[in-house]
Amino acid sequence: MNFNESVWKFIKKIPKGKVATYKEIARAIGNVNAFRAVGNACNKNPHSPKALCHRVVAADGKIGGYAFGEKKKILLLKKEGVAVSNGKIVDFENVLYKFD
DNA sequence: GTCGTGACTAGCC
DNA sequence: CGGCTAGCCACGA
Repeated sequence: MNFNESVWKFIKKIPKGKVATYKEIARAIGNVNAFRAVGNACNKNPHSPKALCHRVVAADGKIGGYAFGEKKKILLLKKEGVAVSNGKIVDFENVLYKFD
């Protein structure tokens, strides 16, 4: 199994209305220091509609970025039930999903 | 096989 | 408190 496949798999495990941080995902995989590779994998993900990359945010609750545009990501999150304000998650810890 | 880049994070000034 | 630098991993050329 490739690293980026694991990333997508964990992302798919994120329930609707919840979000996860790159760091948590990287930690779940086993390489907490690979958070950079996590985002990188999603960016180049060939599973655009399958990989729910928009549910992944930065450790500070910031959007960070999105292949289709941060604004689009925010919109999607809002539709999922995640409140976002000024490019940041409102109840970040409240909607934060942990793989623990 | 080596260099450069990227949707990051934590620490330092 | 805010901005900048260094370090980390994986992938593409």
